[in-house]
Amino acid sequence: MSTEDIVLGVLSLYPCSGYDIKTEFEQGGAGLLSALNFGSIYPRLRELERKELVTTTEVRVGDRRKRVHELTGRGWEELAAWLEAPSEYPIPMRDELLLKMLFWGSGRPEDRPTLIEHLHERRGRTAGLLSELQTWSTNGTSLVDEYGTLVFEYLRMRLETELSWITLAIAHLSGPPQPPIQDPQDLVLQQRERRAKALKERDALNGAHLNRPANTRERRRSRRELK
Amino acid sequence: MSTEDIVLGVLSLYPCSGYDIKTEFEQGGAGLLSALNFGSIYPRLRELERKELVTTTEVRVGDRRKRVHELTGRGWEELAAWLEAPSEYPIPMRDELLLKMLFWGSGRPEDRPTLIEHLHERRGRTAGLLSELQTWSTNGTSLVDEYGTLVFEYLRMRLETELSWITLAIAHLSGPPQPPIQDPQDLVLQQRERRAKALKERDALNGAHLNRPANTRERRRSRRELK
DNA sequence: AAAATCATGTAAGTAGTTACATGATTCA
DNA sequence: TGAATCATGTAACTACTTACATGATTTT
Repeated sequence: MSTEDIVLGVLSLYPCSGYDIKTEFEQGGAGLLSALNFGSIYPRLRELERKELVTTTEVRVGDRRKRVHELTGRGWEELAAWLEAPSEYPIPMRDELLLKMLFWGSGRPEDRPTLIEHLHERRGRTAGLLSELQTWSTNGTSLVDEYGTLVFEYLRMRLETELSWITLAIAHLSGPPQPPIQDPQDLVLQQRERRAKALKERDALNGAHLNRPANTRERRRSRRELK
Repeated sequence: MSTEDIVLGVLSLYPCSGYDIKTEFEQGGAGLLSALNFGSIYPRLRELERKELVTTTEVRVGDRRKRVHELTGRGWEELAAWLEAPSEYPIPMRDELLLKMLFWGSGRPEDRPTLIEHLHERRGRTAGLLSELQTWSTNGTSLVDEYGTLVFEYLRMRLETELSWITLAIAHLSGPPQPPIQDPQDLVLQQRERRAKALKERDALNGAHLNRPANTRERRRSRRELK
């Protein structure tokens, strides 16, 4: 999924400037699927121009200059070729919260409230996106063709499923802790022992009275300073 | 979401080598959420060692040497701090196929069969993952605690939702083309005209008899050669 | 005996992000 | 008049991927 192909895609919707491309990704639904910033857009547009996949026209809208880009014949062909080619499957998901959950039991044993907070936070963001989604498809300005409609439907279903899961997860975590479903090597027990031992050794070295276990805020600050 | 934090997370599950970390991501469910390769793992482990967040022990399992890493007290604290900190929301999704769909109407007007093929391909991959998922949570070897169970449930729900959507999308695309839901500037019409014009000009320049519109396979090859 | 796997690492290349620089125009 | 927005671009930095290099061990 190269930046150039995406730029060609946006230009296929309507001829526009680098700035417009950025706007399209910030305010339109495309931003949910991919992201572009100026540092990528302008050099890519130059390159596309060099390859003669786009042409550039300096125009003035009122008093503002603007470099408007349009696809050439070869640009349209390149776009069509990209669309036809197989796509990357969207794995890994790069979902930080889900990943953290895999380590939650070892990293913050017993701390369910913080995870529940994280899930509330996530629910807020997801619900926000869901309502923005309705806006985009009925704002009266952007183009929504039948393919776009299907994409919106995908996003809607996915966000709603996520909301359901969050509700379920919060409900589960609000109940009593459950034993592992599968733990053939008794890792959970070992984790707690390894952790307790490592923390104890650390305290012993530093002198427990001088350097008590840092509270949350201090620990968070110290993360930055490590770098 | 730094690589280092993820490495700490894996080490919290059980002390292991760089090679083991890679294996964990290739074969376990963690690979769905994030990815790591040797080029990142080994330098990160070195750095973590330098910062005294992990310790390293050279061990021999049978005749093989192995550098096994374990978290220090500060390592456990760093992990806990990461888990506690707010997480990146998983946007943009970097979903190439969905993104292509936004450009499908302009890039490959009328070509519904190819998009349907893409969706079939995607259905296969998603269905495959779904069945692998059942395997992981019941393979009798990996640790699945209650947090892991919730993650698996998320993945299951999400993949199933995706399958439903694909079915719906294929059904839709197998029917007759639908007009845009929203197209205030008549962009769809303009797209076709712009495209036809650009391709015509191109043919005119190259001489239509010498350089006929390339067929699909030739076009795909030419993509590579452009680079 | 060859192929696959285990195991650790480095170096080069690629791509992306962030910060910086500039300047006009419009709005409050 | 000052802040926000429109608009284009460069340079440095960062992170990640890919390829390479090496060698032991295990399996076929």
